[in-house]
Amino acid sequence: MDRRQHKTREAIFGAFTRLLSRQRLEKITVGQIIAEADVGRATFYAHFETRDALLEALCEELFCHIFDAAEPEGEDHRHIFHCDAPDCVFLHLFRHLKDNDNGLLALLRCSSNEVFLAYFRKGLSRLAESQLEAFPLDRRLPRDFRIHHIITAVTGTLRWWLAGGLRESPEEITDYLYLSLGAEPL
Amino acid sequence: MDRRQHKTREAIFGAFTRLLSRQRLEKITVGQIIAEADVGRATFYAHFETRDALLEALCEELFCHIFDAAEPEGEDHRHIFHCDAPDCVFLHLFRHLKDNDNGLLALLRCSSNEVFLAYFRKGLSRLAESQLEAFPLDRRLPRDFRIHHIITAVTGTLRWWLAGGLRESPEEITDYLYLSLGAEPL
DNA sequence: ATAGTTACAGAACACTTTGTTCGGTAACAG
DNA sequence: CTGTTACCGAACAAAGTGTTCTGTAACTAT
Repeated sequence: MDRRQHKTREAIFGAFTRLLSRQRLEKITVGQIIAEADVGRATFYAHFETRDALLEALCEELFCHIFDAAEPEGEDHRHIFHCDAPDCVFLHLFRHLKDNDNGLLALLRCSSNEVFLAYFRKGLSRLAESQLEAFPLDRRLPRDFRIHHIITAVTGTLRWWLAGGLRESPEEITDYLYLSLGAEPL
Repeated sequence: MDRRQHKTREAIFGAFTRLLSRQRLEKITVGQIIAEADVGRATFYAHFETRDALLEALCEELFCHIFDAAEPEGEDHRHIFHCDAPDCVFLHLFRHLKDNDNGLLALLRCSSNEVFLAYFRKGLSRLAESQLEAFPLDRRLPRDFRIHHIITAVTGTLRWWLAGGLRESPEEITDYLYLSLGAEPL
């Protein structure tokens, strides 16, 4: 890819992320983004159709590689979840978050984190399905309810962790998640 | 209160609710609202500072009386949760929702339901606290984590119910909620 | 009933944001 | 070295925001 294109794209992502950590998503204008990124107006629209498309691309960029890694056939990012034992996938996820890779945390912490949590849920669904048997959820519950409940518990735990300022370690949070799902901590 | 004021307020709330069931919150303009409500522009701004303030007032109007009813000293709306036994508060909540009182359902079902779920969580916190002992959540979990987890489970269950088109009865959903929290259904 | 108050419609207003277009310039690729 | 591509900057129409004004009709109190 053209170096100019890449630089512009990175500048816009960076500017958007920075703005997102300072104010609500709804209040961020294209004018602010191009000022912060120091690119021309026409340039912005050459890269992204709208501000929402930018948000989508950003989420794609950040979440995709995390969740794709949980797939067995994933190779390029396998190292993130190198341990594919069922009992540590979530721990790795929480470690990833606490390490704040790619400024992910700023996005989850920002006031419009619901947008990101929605993407999160989407990415989590396959992961939750593969981990279904790891938790002793009542078999009287429909299968898709159980999957949904695991996703809910993960995002809920994450929400609580963020609200509390990430005081706990990834290991403790993983324990909390397991306990809340009725399983013994690792 | 002046009858004119009340009528205008109702017209705006009605128009907003109707629009909200048809399109995303972000796309709804003040122009659309006043056209649908058939009131003047200046009139709208005499009642609400911004569109977000209108949303806030609407949430207040709709959720407040539901959750206040769970309080023991609530009188005016006591009938909603007339049974204050700990084991049926959530069932009443789900019944209320399925009955679609005040068009609550249209708001929860609309594409911007995260806004409402946020209000929902806020209102649920006191309710969850009073119900803390009803669920066998592991005592190794911090108290506020357990409260948070109950709220998460309720909104998660609700989200699942809505996504599936409310096929299940309020009783079944309550059972699912209890089972997912490790308790026996009533 | 009358007089004073209040809420309303409707229109005009300055302002901000959006998304597009265009000509000129610099960086890129073969 | 040459054609291509991405960029800047400025200008633009269109749409939305929130305010201000005037005249009118509905309300309240005496």
